[in-house]
Amino acid sequence: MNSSNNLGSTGNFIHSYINEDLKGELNKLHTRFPPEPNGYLHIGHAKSICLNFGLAKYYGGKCNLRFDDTNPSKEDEEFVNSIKNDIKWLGFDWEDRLFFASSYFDKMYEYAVELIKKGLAFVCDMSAQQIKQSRGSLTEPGTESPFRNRSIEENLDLFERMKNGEFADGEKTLRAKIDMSSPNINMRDPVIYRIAHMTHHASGDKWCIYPMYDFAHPIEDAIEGITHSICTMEFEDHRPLYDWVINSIDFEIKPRQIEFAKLNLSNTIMGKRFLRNLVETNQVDGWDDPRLITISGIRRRGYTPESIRNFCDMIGVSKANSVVDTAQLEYCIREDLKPKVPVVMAVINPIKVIITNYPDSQTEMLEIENSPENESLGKREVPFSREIYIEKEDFMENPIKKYFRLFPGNEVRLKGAYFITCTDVIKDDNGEIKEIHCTYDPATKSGLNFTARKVKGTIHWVDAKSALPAEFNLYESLVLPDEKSETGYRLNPDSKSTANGFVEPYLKNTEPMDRFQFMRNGYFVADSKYCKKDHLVFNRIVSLKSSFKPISAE
RNA sequence: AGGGUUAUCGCCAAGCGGUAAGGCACAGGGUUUUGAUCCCUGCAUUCGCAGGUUCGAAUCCUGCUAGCCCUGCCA
Repeated sequence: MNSSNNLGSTGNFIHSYINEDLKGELNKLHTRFPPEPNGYLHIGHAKSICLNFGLAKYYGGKCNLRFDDTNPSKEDEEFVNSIKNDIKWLGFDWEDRLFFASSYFDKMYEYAVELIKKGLAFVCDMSAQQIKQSRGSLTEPGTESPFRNRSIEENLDLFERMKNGEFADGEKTLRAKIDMSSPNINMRDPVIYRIAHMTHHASGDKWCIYPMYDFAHPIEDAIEGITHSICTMEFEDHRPLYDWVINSIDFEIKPRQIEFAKLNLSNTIMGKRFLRNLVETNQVDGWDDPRLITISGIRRRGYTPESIRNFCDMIGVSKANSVVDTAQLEYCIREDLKPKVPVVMAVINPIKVIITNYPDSQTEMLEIENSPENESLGKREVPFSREIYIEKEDFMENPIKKYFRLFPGNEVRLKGAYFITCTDVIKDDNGEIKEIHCTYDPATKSGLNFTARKVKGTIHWVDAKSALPAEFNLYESLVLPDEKSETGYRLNPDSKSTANGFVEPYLKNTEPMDRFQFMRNGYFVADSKYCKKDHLVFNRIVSLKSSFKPISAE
C-alpha cells in the first residue's frame, strides 16, 4: 500500500494555497497545532496534527505546538501533559517550539490598548444578556451599544481598571468596534476581552481579564510568524474577524487562515462532552478505554502511530463534510501489523479435544513459523499432546452447509500438527458438549508433505497441559445508530465482552503492549493496565477479514 | 438582510476546458497448513438538478435544489 505521504503526489487544496502564497519559498511555511488544554486528544485531532506537522515536514518548514489557553475555566495541566504525550506518540516533534497563548497575555493587553487608541475598541457595560439581545438575529441587524462612543481616554481608563480587578466578572467587556449590521454576526462588535477572576493553570492569578479566541488567535499566529493558520470549517465565518485583527494591529506578517473539514468516523462520536460524560459516569475505563477514539484509547487498543498516520494520509483533506468508514481505519492497522507481529495460537472460547489414539504420556514439540508474511520473525516450538483445546466455533455437531471445520466424521488439519478426525461427542448430564474425541493420523504430520488426502479446513489449537490461561477483551462499536434517539445514536450494550481461554506457552513472557496476531482470531495487544505475568489480558485490536458467511443450518 | 460553505461510485477522494486517478468496501476467479494474506478481474458513458457558452464542459456562465456552519463574556 501507499505508505508515503500523499501530501506530495496528489495533494489537496491547501497545497495550492501554500504554493500560490509562498511561491518558490515553500520552506518558509510555518504552521501550528493549537489545542486548548481542556480535554484529551482524539483521532480528529490526529488528522489536524498530521496535516500541520506533515505539511511542515513536506515543505521543509516548521510547525509549532501551541496551547491555546485563553479560558482558565476549562483548562488544566493534566491536559497539556496528555496532549504533549499523544503528539509525541504519534511521531511528531515540535522541537523547541512549544508555546502557550498565556505567555502572550502582556502583548495581547498592549495590542488591545492599541486598538482602543485607534478608536477600534471600546469598553462596554452591557450584561451578557443585553449584548445577546442587541446582537440582532440571523436575519436582522444588531443595534449599537450605548457605550460604543465612549472617549478613548475613558476606554483606556476603564480597560486598565478592568485589568486591575476593579470590576466583577461580567460587569464589563472590551469589544471591537466593527459593524453591528454586518451580515456576519461575528463582526457585530465582538467581545475581545472578558473579566474572569480565576486562577489560570499557567499564569496563576496575574490576570483577571482574558482575551477571547477571536482576538487572541490571530495575534498568537502573528507573533509566532505563522504563515498558514489551518483550522476547521466552523471557523470560516471567523476569518473576516481574524483578518480584521491582523490588519487593525498592522502586523508585518499576515498569516492566512485556511479551513478544512474535520474528521467524522462512522459509528463513533468525537465530541468532548460525549467523551467526558462516558468517563465521568464510569461507563468506560477512563480516557484510555480501548473503545474510545481518544488517542490514548486507540493506543491502549493496540493501534500503532504508523497506522494512524497512514490513515490520515489516506483519507485526504477537503472542505466537504464527510464520514469516513471505520473499515478504513481497521484496514490501516491490519496492514501495518501484518508484517510486524508474530502469528500465534490462542483459543478464546475453548472446548476440549481428546486424541484417543495419541500416546497418553507423550508430548512432542512442533516447529511452527512465526509469520507467513515475514520470515525474519523466525520459528518457535509448540508443544502437542493427547489433550488439546480448540475453538468452540470450530466444531458443529450438525454442520451447516459449506462448513469445513470439525464435525462428526470429518477430518481437519490442526495447524502445524496432524490431521484429526472426529469420532465421538461426549456430553454432560445437561446435554452440553463436554469433550470431543478424535483420532489422528501420524502420517499427516506437518512438514511431511502428506498428499494422499486433502482436508478443507485448518484450525488452530493449544496443548491443554501447557497452555496458559488468558483473558480476552473483544470490542464492538461503542455506539450504534438509532433513529429513535434524538442524538441519532445509542450506546452499544455489547461494546465490550470478555472471554476466558488459553494461549500457547510461547507467550509466557508477554509484556504489556506486546502485539500478536492470534491465528484466525485477529490482532491483539497485551493490555497496558491489566496484563500481568500471572494474569494475561489481551485486547482485540481488530479481527481478521473473513469471507466465511455462516448460512443457517439445514 | 441574512451570511458562509459544500455537492464526483456504498464510503473517502483526485480532477482546475481535451473526453472520469487512487484507496476503502463489495463481487467473481487463482494460490494458500489462517475461510487470512497474496495475485488477477469486475465495480461512475457519468460528475446534485435544469438551461446556456464551446469543436469539446465535472471543470466556464445563469437559475434552481439539498446538506453543513453561524445569534458564548467557549475554542
